[in-house]
This record gives sequence, structure tokens and C-alpha cells, in this order.
Amino acid sequence: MKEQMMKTSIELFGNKGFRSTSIQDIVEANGATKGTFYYYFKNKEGVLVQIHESFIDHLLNGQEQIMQNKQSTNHEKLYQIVETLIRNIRSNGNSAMVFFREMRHLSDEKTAAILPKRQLFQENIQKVIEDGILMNEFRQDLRTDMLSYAVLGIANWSYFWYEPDGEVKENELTDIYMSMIFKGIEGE
Amino acid sequence: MKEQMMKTSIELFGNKGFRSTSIQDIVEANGATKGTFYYYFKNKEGVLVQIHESFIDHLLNGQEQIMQNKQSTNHEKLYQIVETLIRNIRSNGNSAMVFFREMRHLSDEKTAAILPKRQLFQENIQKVIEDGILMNEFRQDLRTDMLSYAVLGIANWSYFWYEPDGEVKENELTDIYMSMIFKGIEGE
Amino acid sequence: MKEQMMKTSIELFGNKGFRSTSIQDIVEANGATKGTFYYYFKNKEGVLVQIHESFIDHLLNGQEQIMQNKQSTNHEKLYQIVETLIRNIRSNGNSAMVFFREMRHLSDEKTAAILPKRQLFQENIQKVIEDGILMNEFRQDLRTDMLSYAVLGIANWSYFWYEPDGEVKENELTDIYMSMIFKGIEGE
Amino acid sequence: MKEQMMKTSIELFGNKGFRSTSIQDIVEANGATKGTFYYYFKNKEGVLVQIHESFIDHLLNGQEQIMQNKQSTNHEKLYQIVETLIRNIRSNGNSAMVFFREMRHLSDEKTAAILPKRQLFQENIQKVIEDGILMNEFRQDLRTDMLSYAVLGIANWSYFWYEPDGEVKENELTDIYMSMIFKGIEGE
DNA sequence: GATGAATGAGAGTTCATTCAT
DNA sequence: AATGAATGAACTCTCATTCAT
Repeated sequence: MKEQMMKTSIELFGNKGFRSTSIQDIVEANGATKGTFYYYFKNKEGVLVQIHESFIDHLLNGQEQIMQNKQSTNHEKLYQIVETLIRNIRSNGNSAMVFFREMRHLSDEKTAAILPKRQLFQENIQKVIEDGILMNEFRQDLRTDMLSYAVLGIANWSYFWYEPDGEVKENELTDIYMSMIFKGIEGE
Repeated sequence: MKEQMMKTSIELFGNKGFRSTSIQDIVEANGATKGTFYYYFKNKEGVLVQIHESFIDHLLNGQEQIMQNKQSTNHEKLYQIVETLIRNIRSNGNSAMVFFREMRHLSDEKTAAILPKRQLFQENIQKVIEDGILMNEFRQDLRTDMLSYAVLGIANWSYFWYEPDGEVKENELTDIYMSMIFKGIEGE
Repeated sequence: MKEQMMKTSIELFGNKGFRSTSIQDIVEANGATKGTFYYYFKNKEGVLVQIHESFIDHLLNGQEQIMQNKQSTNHEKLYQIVETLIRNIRSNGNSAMVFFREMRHLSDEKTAAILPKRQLFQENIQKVIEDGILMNEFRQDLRTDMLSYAVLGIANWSYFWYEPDGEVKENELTDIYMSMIFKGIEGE
Repeated sequence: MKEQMMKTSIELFGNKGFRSTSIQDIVEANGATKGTFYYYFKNKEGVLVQIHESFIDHLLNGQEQIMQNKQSTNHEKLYQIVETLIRNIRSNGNSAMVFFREMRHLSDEKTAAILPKRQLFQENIQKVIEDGILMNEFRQDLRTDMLSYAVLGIANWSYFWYEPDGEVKENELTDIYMSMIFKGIEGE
């Protein structure tokens, strides 16, 4: 029941936004009553917190596994991280939407718990680029922090337009993006 | 007064979101009363519409001027478009925030008026890339639609983290980004 | 309207208690809507605050006038203060009820504003007794603080049983009480 | 467990009031769950009834013993009744608070069972005064009903301010009060 | 003897909106 | 051009209570 309510909440928050989704909306979508909602969650922010936590934890987890693989180059790691992000759209599209757009509705206290994880995800990307520079996989003159944001921007922006069931498959999209990131759009 | 109310609304919508900003908030920030608000705007959506329209019109206008310059290469045009987007953060950071995040609160009717302009902006970027391919400025094998989204993602994502008053200036940031877009991060 | 709502609130708080009176109760008794209530009062506590303030201010005001009269003895002053308290029952019975029973529902902040006034009222009674001792109107061995509470207790307790429209009139009741307070119930 | 829950309820009802105390509050303070509460009590009113009954029964019992003593004068009896009331503050302060303030939350049916006992307590005081008059212990011109309320008022009001652990002990306070009641505050 | 899941009625509150002035 | 009184619908949240286990 709690599980189910979270799923519905993600859907609704994703489509209508946190503020525009009422608890009535949530429970109606589950054939439950308001009382039940408050039995499982402290308040409306409570669901939001859980959505944030499980999303970023899941994302960080995937990233961690990619990064710990000592066999793969940093080139490969960066590819895989972006791939993971994009793959997330199909299974967790709305989760991501909620994560990136509704964080401001968390109290300062809850934000303090989640923001560091969010930053860690970005810093990990930055680290992969830095390591790639050291290993001569990437150019020496890169501004790694800004570039990590660029990578994030490319991947995350796809949440707003990418249709997982459309013509272009996830791995194709990743290829297209990584080709640009690695080689640029100018010919040699 | 109307002008001033719009400015305040942008600020508030940007910080707290459309739904979480009350008309009371807006008029209080202007030392006015609710009645005054409804004298100038039809309803709450009214301000949002105006914010959207003036923002996208301004953006399209700048883009138009860049594109019509027959002297510049497509390489240069792409650079300038991104530069414009990023420059917009300093002067209109919250406007952009509102534009990209709060569009869902427009009625279908109003969306129908603004969405095409939004798409036009993206299509213009796509067109510059396409023209660049024709002119042999860019590689021949590019998927232009996806790449236009990537460019938008990079630029727009900066709204979430870029501090206009920080160490990196707007043109530096543009350089860093365009260097990646043009040449990629791998060495030659 | 605001005035009227306060009156109704006093009635309802007096009969059913603060917590058991809903805002719906209040507005229904006034043929108004909840919105109107919140136009005039910040919240439910807001009415309670106003009731408390106007009651104690009115009481202190009456007390002040009695005490400033340089013609009257302390014996007379004490009589008049009790008389005032008892007279208050007819006109403001429920106000007093609310004042003495519902103060705990005020926030700490509001309590801090009202409690000193309440104490002042008691201290003034104490002062009259003290002055009476100095002037040899009263016995020398009195514990003035405790006695002031006793006087308050006698008068205030009448709120719980005294029926203003019953057989015994206010001034008779005052006579009965003051006779006991001054002379005691033992014969000489 | 039931005993313990009643104790906690008295504490909570006394501090926060009946309506403002939730069953959740009660069971949490006992490390139990709501289900347990409803195992022991029919409903929320159930606890209140029991508190009222055990309090007034205990009080009446004490009063009865005082009154049946054929050795003591009415003067002594009155003293002892007040003493009992004041002594009750230390051991049962909150019980008394609840008894005098929360009776209105009992249903008509339950009120009908308790109100007579409450009145009996007052009538017994009245009777002691009446007997005292007959025995020439007290003045002949007393209005016994009103005076019994005055005695109750003095004693009960102490619930609102008397600190059992303060400087003045219970028997001192009784002495101070009874001195006023018997002799008045004027010198002879 | 005790629990935890679920409820539903109603509580206090917010807020976009209207309208006479 | 601007206001202030009033509204009513919807919102978040609380809580006494039930019941299967």
C-alpha cells in the first residue's frame, strides 16, 4: 500500500507538480482514504522525501558500481554513467522529473540530507573526467567542473523531451550524445 | 505598477514556484492590494502568460538577429546563440527558470500560443547545425534534432547552478562549452 | 461584523470551550463563511487573544479608577473591586469564563503579553490590603498575597454557579461576601 | 496498565485539557498503542468518567469521615474540610483541575451520575455552617448557601496558583484561609 | 491481552477571485 | 486607478474509533 502510494505520487508529482497534486488526488488514485495516507506518511513532504531518497540512492548506487570497475577506462565509465542516466528515463522518468524540479519543496532539514548526495553524483562525474585527463584519455586543458555540469545538462534535459518508446532507442541516444561529447561536432 | 508587479512575480515564481506563490505575496511585495492586481491582470495565469511571452519573444528576437547575419558562419551562429542563452542568466535568471519550469501551469489555450515559439527556438538551433553540415562546417553524420536538444540542455542546465557573480564569466563559460561541443573532450 | 464575531465566539467558547468550538460554529452563528472569519482574524487563536485583551483591559481599567480615588478607604476599595468583579458576571459572564479557563490555549508569546496584566490585577488587590494594614483598617498579621488569592477565588468561583437573574442580586452577593471577608463568620 | 493510563490521562488532561489531549498522546506516554486503550476503555469519555468518579468519591469519602465525627465542633469540621481540599492539591492537583474544568465534556447521562455528588460536597459544607449556626458557633445572620460557595472558591482557586513545594506549607495555607473565614480581616 | 492497519468525518487554514465603491 | 470586504472551494492534516488478527 505504502509502496503503491509512492508510485502513484511519483506519477502525479511528475505530471502536475508537487504543489498542484493534492493528497486527495493521491489517495483517490489508490482507492484509499486520506487517513490511510497519513498512516503511512508524516505529511505531504514525507512522500517527497522518500521519492528523493530512493531515487538518488538508486542513482548513486549504479554510479558507484560503474566507477569501481578497475577494468574499464574513464572513457568507458563516462559513457556508462550517461547511459545509466538515460536508461533511467524509461523506468523512472517521472522520478527524475520530481527529483530535479521539486526539491525546493523540501524543508531545509531534509534538503541538507539530500543535497550532498546530489552533489556527490556530479563530483563523481567530474572525477571520472579528471582521471581521464591524468590517463591521457582526454585533453589536458579541460575545465572539469563545468564539463561535468554540461554532461549532466545533456542527460537530464532529455527528461523533458525524450520519448523512450519513440524511434530512437536509449543506446542510440547515448551514442549520439557521447559521440558529441568525445569528438565534438566538427569534422577532423 | 504593472511592470513592477511582473518583475516581482518573476522573482517570486522563480524562487518559490508558481503554485507556492500567492497573489497576496505578489501584492505585498509591491505594497499594493489584491484589488490592484486584478485591475492589471485577468487572473493569476495572466501574469504567467505575460512572463512567458515576453521571455520567449525576447529570446527569439535575439536568435533571429543572429541567424539573419549573412556574414557569419554557422559555427559562429551556434556560438552566439549559446552565448545569448547564457548571458540571459545574469539579467533574467528567474525568467528562464519560470519559463522552463512553470509552463505546465498555463491552460491548454495559452500553451498552444507559446509552445510553438519554444519549439521554434529549438528548431532554429537545429537549422544552424543542418546548415553547418551542408556548408561542411560540421561532420556529415550528425543527428541534428538530438544535438539541438543537447545544446539546449547544456545551456539551460546552467540555470540550476551557474552563479553569474562567481569566478567564471559568461563568455568564459561559453568558450568552455563551445569548445566541447565543437571539438569534444578527447584530444586529436 | 468583526465585533459580532467576537461576541459569538465568547458565547461559544464560554459554553463549549475553545477547543470544542469550531470556526464553522462561529461563522454559522453569524451567517457568514469561514473566509470572512479569516479576513478578520489571523487564526483561531486570534479571536481568543482579542477576547482576553479586551476583558482584562476592561477589568484593569475599572480597578484603576477604584484605586485612584483618594477619598475612599482601602476597606471601600476592596469592596468596590469585588463588586466590579461580580457585576462583570451579568454583562460578561462568558468573557470571564473564557478568560480564566482558556488562557492555556494561547501561545507562549501571547501569554507573555496577557499574563502580566492578570498578575497586576491580583497585585492591586494585594496592595489595597497592604495599604489597609498600614492605615490600621485591617489586622496587622495578614498574609496579603494569599489573601488576595482568596478574594479572587471567592469572586471568580461565582462564575461557575452564580445566576445573575436569580433571587440574589449582585450587590447582595457582594455584601454577603464582603461581610465574611471583613468580619468572618464567627460572631464577636 | 489501566491504572497507569488513567494516571497519565490525568496528567495530560490537566496540562493540555481534555479536548487537546489525543488518545495518541495518552498511549505514547505509556509506550502502548491505540488498540490497547480501547481494550481498557470504551472510548475517550470513558477515562474522563473514571477520573471524575474516583476523584469525587475520594473527596466525598474524606468529607464523610470528617462530618461523622461526633467529637468535633462544626468549627473544626469546616477547618478539616478545607484542609482536605488543599492537601488534595499535592497528591491530586491535576485530578482536581480535570474535575472542575472538564466536566462539560461528559455526556448528559454521565453528568447526571456525577453532578449530584458534586452538589452533595457543597451541600455538606453548607450543612456544617448551618449546624454551626444552630450551635452558636457562627453568626446567626449568615447566608449559608452563598458562603459554602465562597469556601469552595477559596479552596479550589488555589489549584490555579498554589505551589505545594513552595515556601508556604499546606497547613499554613489552611490556617491563613480559615483565619480569614472565621475572623475576617478587620481587627476587632 | 494487545496490536496495527485503515477509516471518515471534520478540523483549521489558504487563496484565487468577485464586486461595490 | 485602486481598494477592502466577503466568499467558497479546496487544501493539509488530526483524531476517535473499528476490527481482524
